[in-house]
Amino acid sequence: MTDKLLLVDGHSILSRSFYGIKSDMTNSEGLHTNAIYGFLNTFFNVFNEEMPNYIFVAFDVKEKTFRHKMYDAYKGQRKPFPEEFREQVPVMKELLKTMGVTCVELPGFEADDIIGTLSKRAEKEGLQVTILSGDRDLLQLATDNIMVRIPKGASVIENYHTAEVIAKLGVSPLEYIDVKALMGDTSDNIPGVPGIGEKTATNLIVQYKSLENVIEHVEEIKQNKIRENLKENIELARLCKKLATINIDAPLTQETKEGAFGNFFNQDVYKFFSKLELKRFLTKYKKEFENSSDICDTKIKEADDKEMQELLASFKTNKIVKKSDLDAFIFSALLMQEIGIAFCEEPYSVAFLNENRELFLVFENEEIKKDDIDDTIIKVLNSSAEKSVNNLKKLLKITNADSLDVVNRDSVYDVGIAAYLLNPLKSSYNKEDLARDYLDMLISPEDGELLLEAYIYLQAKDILLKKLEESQMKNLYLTIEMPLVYILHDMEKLGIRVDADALKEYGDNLSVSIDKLKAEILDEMGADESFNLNSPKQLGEFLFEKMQIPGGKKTKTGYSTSADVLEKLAPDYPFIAKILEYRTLTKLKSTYADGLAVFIKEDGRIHGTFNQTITATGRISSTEPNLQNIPIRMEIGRQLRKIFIPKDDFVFIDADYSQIELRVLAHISGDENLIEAYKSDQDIHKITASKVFGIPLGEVTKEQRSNAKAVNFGIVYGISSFGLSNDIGISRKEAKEYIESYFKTYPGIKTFLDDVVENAKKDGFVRTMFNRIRPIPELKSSNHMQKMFGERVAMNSPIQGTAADIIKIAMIKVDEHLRKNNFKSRLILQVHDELLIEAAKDEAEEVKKIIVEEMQKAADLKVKLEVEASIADNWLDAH
DNA sequence: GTTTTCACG
DNA sequence: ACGTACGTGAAAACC
Repeated sequence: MTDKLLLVDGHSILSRSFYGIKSDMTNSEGLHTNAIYGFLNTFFNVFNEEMPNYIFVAFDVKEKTFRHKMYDAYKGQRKPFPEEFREQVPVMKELLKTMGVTCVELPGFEADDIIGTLSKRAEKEGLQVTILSGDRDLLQLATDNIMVRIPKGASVIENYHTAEVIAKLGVSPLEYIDVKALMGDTSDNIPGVPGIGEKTATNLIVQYKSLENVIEHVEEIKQNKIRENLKENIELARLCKKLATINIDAPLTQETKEGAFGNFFNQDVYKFFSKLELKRFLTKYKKEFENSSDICDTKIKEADDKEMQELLASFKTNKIVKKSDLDAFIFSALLMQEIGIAFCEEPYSVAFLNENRELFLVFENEEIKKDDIDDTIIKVLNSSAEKSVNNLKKLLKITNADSLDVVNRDSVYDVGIAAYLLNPLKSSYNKEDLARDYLDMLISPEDGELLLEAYIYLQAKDILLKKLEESQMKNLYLTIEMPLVYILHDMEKLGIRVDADALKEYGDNLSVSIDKLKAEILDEMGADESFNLNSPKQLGEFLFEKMQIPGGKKTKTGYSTSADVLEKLAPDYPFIAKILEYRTLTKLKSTYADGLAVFIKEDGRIHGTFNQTITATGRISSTEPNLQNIPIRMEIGRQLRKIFIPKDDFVFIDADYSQIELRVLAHISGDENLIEAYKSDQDIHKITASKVFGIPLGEVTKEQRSNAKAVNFGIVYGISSFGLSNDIGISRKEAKEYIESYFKTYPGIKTFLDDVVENAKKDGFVRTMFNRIRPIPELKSSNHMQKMFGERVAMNSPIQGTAADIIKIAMIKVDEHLRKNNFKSRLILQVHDELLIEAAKDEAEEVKKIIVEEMQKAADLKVKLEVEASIADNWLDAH
């Protein structure tokens, strides 16, 4: 078999990937990985097809010598590559080196020249050569032995030998150089002959075979302009040919056989992929890694560190606790200093690892029942040892604990929550993440080796606490987030009662209306049975193509049919108004009527989940189902709230903060005028309108108030004239004037917002009043839009985050007060600025006062925290 | 799995 | 010139 050589044009494949794959792909350190990811995909695809014996990846030495497509023809300057790309180049080279692949660069020569030289040499040596590049320039190198492969789509690659080049370009590979000399190539800074484009150039070369022959026969050219241009630019054309010709004789010392490569799937590469967090990639090639002799066979041994391996080996893993030893173990746990806890639901099992590296594993079996394990876990949690666990709330849930069962709370640490505070932007805080981020340890993302997991949590706890201390968040962690875990658990456990029959009826009524509406709409549109009214794609095409309705706004993939687009059309097309109504009803039906019903448990209640480590700002989120987005704004939707009811002999108390975010803004900005406005105890939006528009308070119209309200909101969101103009339907100029006038009214806010952005740019993060941080990597982005986004985030997060802190504090205070005084009333929901309490009827009035008071006292601000509360027997009436 | 839409604060 | 208001989660369509 003939040996094969693969030559890769490093930069062109990398940059092609960079522009083809979403650029927000980064690892947790913020390193962009999209170009690397794309490169590897292409590389492995081609590698698997070619199975070459030798590989070289060619790079240019300096960016300015690139022959790439980033040449900006208009300005005559090259756009520099963005930082997001450039940072990936050295990493890619390092990775290739780790994979045992040879990278070649040569000062003064481009990657093309290196590829040209190596390919021609190898061809002479009798090898088959494959060139992988994103650039058509390389086509001039194609022969019957040299195939040029250019990736086009996701998995489409165009392949060129001599014949394919002729078929595609009409000329042979070598003739293509002369074509380029005539027509030029802006991306390569080759001017070409004026007035000659691809067509003319190709025709000339087809006829005369070479540039020199064209010059010799120039007088035969019929078209005056082309002939004269050519005659005037003969030397230019010759120079262009030089520029267009890839050097095939560069002084490279490498010999073909030096392109031999090692085993891609070695341990260092595995580590590298883990570091880059190319998860899909890791999984995809996991089998290959596993089959590779270089890799140790057990998961634990994949933990790279030698010391680590010895340590793990030193665990007394034989201590699988038997039923007869269970009490002895629980007793011994009372004497331990530190315990790492890891648990698994299926099969139900738990690992305890102590400071002496003694490991105890408890599994559910014929002898040991679930109750025994539950009991063991709770007893260990109540030991005096410092316990660290990931996702304490889930542990409490699966042990079916009441949070009161845990009395020794100060010694229990949730490492996931600690990691969330240190970086709330991450998508997960599981054992792999913690090991990588805080222990510098790489473990397989696969299954749960409980012992290793317990070790990770045990080790990570002190590191996390130290980091929290360093970033002044230990107090936030210990006095707000950890206590909240138990409260959220109780809320989930208690759940909220739902009138299932009423919900069913609500849904059935919707169905009737939906069917009727749908028939009317399809009839009025003249659409047939196959038309899916739920499909934005079909609807968009129907409205804006078939019906030719003007006003078609595009999204990435097609026409937008969002409510604000349809609302503009509704007055002119009655059926479009009906489509909006149809959307409303189907949303209510599918998401709420049908969606909520499946979550009603046997106790007649919905037990949702509150997530404490999701949001970037410190809010909690709600899932399965989301109880924080139950309709209220529209009448038909808000009726749904009637189905949420208190249990017998209980009522609901709903208490919400009035404009908490704007009050927080008044406090942290310290703006005297806004503080005064709040102190005057009048409608804040009205006052704002009066000041901003310069009219007496009594003369403020509804519209003026509403506009002022929009500006107040806009300020909290990180104001932009575009956003404001969009929101209230005014011109950007007017919006800008509103904002300027607003800043004149409240100069302290302007100063605060400027300062917060400036500091965020300096620090890379912002902070709430209670020291919660939010990193803002977007501020460093070279993408203007991203940077502006970062600035808005810098303005919004301290406000939204402080409000989130405050209601968390309020929850802790309310919960504490209710329990200390043995009230039967309990918190059941939190909706960002609102608390819902299920209160015993005979306690309700008293509890209402307590809640309002505790919520007001939660934070001491320069303005009063107003709380509105009411009592009713369903959620709608209580709100 | 991603995109679009829409419910909430 | 660029093309968005901040923070979420769920359902359905689409690929």
